[in-house]
Amino acid sequence: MNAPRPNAPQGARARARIEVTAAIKDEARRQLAAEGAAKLSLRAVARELGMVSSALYRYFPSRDELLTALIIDAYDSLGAAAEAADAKAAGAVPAERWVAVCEAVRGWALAHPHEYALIYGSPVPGYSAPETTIPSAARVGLLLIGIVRDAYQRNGVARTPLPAELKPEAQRMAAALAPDLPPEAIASMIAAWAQLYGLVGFELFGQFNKVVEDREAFFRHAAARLAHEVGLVFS
Amino acid sequence: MNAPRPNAPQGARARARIEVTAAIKDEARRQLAAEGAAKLSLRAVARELGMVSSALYRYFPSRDELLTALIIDAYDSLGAAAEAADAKAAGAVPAERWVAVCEAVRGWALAHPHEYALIYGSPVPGYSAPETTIPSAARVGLLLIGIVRDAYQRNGVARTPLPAELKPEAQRMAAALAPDLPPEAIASMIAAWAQLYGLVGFELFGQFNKVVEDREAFFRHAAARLAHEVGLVFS
DNA sequence: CCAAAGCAAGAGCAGTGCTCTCTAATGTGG
DNA sequence: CCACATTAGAGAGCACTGCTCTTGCTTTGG
Repeated sequence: MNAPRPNAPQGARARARIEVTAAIKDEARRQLAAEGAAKLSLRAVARELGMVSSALYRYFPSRDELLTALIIDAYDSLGAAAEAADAKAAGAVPAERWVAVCEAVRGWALAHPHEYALIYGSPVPGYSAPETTIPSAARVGLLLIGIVRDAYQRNGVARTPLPAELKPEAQRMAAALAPDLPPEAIASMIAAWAQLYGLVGFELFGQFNKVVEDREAFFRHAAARLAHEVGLVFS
Repeated sequence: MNAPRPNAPQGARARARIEVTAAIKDEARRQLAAEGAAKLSLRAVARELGMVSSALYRYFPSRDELLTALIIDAYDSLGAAAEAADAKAAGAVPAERWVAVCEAVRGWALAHPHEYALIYGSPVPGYSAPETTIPSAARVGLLLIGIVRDAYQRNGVARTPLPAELKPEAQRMAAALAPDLPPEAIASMIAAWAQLYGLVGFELFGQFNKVVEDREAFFRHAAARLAHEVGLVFS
C-alpha cells in the first residue's frame, strides 16, 4: 500500500547505496587525513568498513575514481571556507575581503594539509583530474574575481599598464572570465591567485622551515601586497 | 709493484660501488621522469639493471633514501640551471637578472615536471626531507638574495614600508639571511620567492588549463612584477 | 511470481617494499 | 701467501597493494 516517499528514491537499496558510498568516502577521507593520498588503500578502507575489498568496486570503479570524489569534496570544502570568510567580511572594503579570503585559504590548508596536497600539490602520479572537478576547483577563483568586480564597480581599480606582448592574452582572459572588468585587473588577479598558492604551499610543505617564523603575520602582509598588486586599496 | 693510483680510491671494489650507485640513480631518474615519483619501483629499477631487488638494498637502505638522493640531485640541477641563467645575464641590471632566473626556474620545471613535483609538489607521503637536502634546496633562494644584494649595492632598492606587526620578523629574517640588506627587501624577496613557485606550480600542475594560454608572456610579466615588488627597477 | 539486476564474498593474479639467509667474490693483516 | 673478515649478490619469503572473475544470495520491477 504505502508508496515510497519522494525522499526515499527507488527504495531501500538505493538508499543503502548512498549510505555505503558516503561511508566509504568518509573512511577514505580519514585515511587521507591521517596518512596522505599515496597511502590511501582500498583494502584498508574496506577492512575498516567490515567489507571485503572487491565489494568496494561496486561503488568506485577504481582507486583513482575514489580519489576524484575526494578531490571534488576537498575543492568544495575549501571553496565553502573561502566563501564563508568572504561573507563574514561582507561589510568591509574589497581589499580587506581579499585578505580575508586569502587567510581562509591558508587556514583551510593548514587544517587539511593532505587534502590541500591532493588538490594543489603534485597531481597524483599518472592521474589527471577529469572535467568533473572544474566547477568545484573554480570556486575560489570566481570568488576572488567577484571581489575585484565589487571593487571595480565601487571605485574602479588601480590599473598597472601591461606590456604590449601581454595585451592580447589579457584581453582574451578578460573576455573569457569577466568581460565587464579591465584586462589589466584580470591579468594581475590571476597572477595573484597563483602566487597565493605559492605562499600557502611553501609554508605547508616545509619550505619556510628555518626561514619564516611568524608565518601568520608574514602571510597577512603578503596577502595585502597581493591585493595591492591587483589594484585593490585599503580605502 | 704498481701501487693503486690516487684516483682509484680503495681499489676496484669501491670504484664499482660508485658506478653501480650512479647506475641505480640514473635508472631511477629515468623512471621518475617517465612515470613520476609514486610509480618509482625499486624492483623495476633492479630489473632494468639486471640485478635482483634485494641487491639494491646494499646501495640504498630504502626507497625513501633513493628518493632523497634524487631530490638532492634535482635541487642541484635546478640550482645550476638558475645560476647559469644568472651568469648569462651577468651584464644586465638586477631586475633583468631576476626575470632571467625566474624564467630559468620555469624552464627547468617544464623540462623536468616530475622532478619539480618531487621537490616542490606535495612531499612524498610520510616522508620529510632530511637536513642533507638543505644546502642544495637553498641555491635558488641564495641566488635571488645575491641579485637583490647587487641591486642594493648599486642604487639601493625601493623600500615598501612594513606594517608594525611584521617588523620584528623581517629584522630576524634579514639578520639570519642577509644582515647587509634592509629587512623590507628581505621580506618582500622571500614572499616573491614563494610566489614564483606558485606561478610555476599552477602552470605545471594544470591549474592554468583553459585559463592562461600564452603562458610564456604571462609568466614573464608576472616575474617582472615580482622584481618590481622586491624593489628592483628596470633602470 | 519470476526473471533480471544489484550486491557481497572469496579466490586469485601480478605487482610492491623489505628482511633474512646463504654463497661467492673480494679485500686485508699476520 | 694464506687465513680471516668484509662485502656483493641471489633467492625465498612475508605482508601488503589494486584489480578481476566467478559464485551464490537478495532485492527489485514487470
